[in-house]
Amino acid sequence: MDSKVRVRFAPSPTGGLHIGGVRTVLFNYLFAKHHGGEFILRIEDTDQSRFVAGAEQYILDTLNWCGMVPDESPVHHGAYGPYRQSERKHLYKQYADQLIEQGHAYYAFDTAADLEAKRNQIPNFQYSRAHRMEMKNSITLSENEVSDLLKSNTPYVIRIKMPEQENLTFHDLIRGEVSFDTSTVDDKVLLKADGMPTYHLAVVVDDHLMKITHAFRGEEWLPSAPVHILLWKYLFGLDKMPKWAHLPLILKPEGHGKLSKRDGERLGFPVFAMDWMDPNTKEQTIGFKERGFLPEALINLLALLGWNDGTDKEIFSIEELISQFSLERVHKGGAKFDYEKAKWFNQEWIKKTDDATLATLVKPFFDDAQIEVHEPSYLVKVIGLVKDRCHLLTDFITQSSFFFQAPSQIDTAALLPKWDDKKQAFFTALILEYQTMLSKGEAITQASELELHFKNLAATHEIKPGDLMLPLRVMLVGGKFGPGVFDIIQSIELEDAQKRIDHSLKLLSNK
RNA sequence: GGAGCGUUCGACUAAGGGUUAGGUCACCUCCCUUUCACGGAGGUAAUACGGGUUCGAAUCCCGUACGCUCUACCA
Repeated sequence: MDSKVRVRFAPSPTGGLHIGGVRTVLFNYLFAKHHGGEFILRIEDTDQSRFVAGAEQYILDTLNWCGMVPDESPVHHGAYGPYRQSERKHLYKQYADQLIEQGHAYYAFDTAADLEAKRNQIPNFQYSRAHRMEMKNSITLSENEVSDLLKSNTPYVIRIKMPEQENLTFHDLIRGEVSFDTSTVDDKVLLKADGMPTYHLAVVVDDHLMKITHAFRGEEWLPSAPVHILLWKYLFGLDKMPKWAHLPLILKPEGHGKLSKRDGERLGFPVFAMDWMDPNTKEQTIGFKERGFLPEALINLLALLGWNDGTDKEIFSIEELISQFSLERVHKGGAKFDYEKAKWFNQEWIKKTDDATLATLVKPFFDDAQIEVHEPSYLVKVIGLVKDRCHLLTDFITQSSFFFQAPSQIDTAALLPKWDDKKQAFFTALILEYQTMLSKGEAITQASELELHFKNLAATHEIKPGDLMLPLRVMLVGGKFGPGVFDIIQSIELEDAQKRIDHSLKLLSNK
């Protein structure tokens, strides 16, 4: 490697960060760290009309949560700032002017209405070689007319003048040789009437100024790559241009097309990394974080959507990803998002995470659900008991709330068909024995002893223990789920168990 | 319409001239579990289509179909 690898993620702060964006960050980050390079966050806020307050902070928060902290950014500083394009506005015009002087760009004075009319008049109108001579610009106007317009402060944009029939070929790190005929690309606007650059100019100028060595972005940018290649050629030289890689898209689970926020709402899964509330519409969008995903799982599943290490290995830590990642193994085709598989990744990461760490992560969800945890070590113990049956951190609530409070609903309907006086008598005797033990201070505290005691009593009553296990479970947890019943009694302790059985007995005898 | 890119089980993918086309998720069966899971053992299921090249093609070439992206003073 001749120079230090420098990559950038360059989002516009227009809303929540879509997992497609997170994966673009991830591939940038993995590549940079794999090569011992730097990862830069640059905010592309050149469109004031689309600016959304809080979106930049949200992006930073997301990167932070994911553990992909930029080396340089608007808040991490660095030698190549500022890192917001709006603060770099003054830098761009000179390059646009340079292009005009070189004859590679021109002024265009057409109004929005002019363009609108032209588009209505000509199907598939393109501001390009075919039609630029019919428009109001510095190619069709005389020098005097142009300077008069400029002097009178007539609004204008600067457009690139796409060359005629030039074959442009560049090497994409993922796709190999990609070529375009320049005459099929229109004369893109480079500098807008408000003096701000468009993406096309800004990305080239900033990548150059920030010494970016590798530029990765979504596949949707491929068709405008020729514009950027040309700009590099005119402004800084092709030998200075970063290596490009256009990443495959993340697609809808069913049907086709790019995954969108709407798909998540429609199909019931998150698309944004974290919760996002649009400050203008007040619309809330759920995130992977709040849905109960571990950042390690999100990273893992995103990495495997379009990349693999060539083996059957699927569970990777970020460190493993950094050491194994290579662009050569990134796919060309898009990948459909599958929420079931996403949950499987999370489950695997829950199993990998130790109980104490899980406890601190689960605690906020318990707080939200208003489940009081008096003893942190008790939560850790409970987590150990139920973690195998949780796909999401939120599952811990349904899987373990009964360890902290009596169930609010008892599924008596599941018991009633097989309920009889013998069982009623057995459970009545059981709570009586529990009460006796408690009053004597001889309460059993081992799950195995509880089981033995239970079975002995069943034998006395001449009932198969198997016929009693399900009723006992439902009485304790409210339904047909949860870990071993005697582990539960052991955890909630005899007094509480006795109360729950008593309560259920009353419900059953009232039916 | 134009341009570019893509296409292996339902989904994510492995195999890059020679494999009974492998793995994972999902689904189904069985075992374990006196619940639900976890775990274990099996099963269903794919090279878009048509031509070449070759002893041999998922793999190389050509064509077709289909899909996607872009085609804004948005990124």
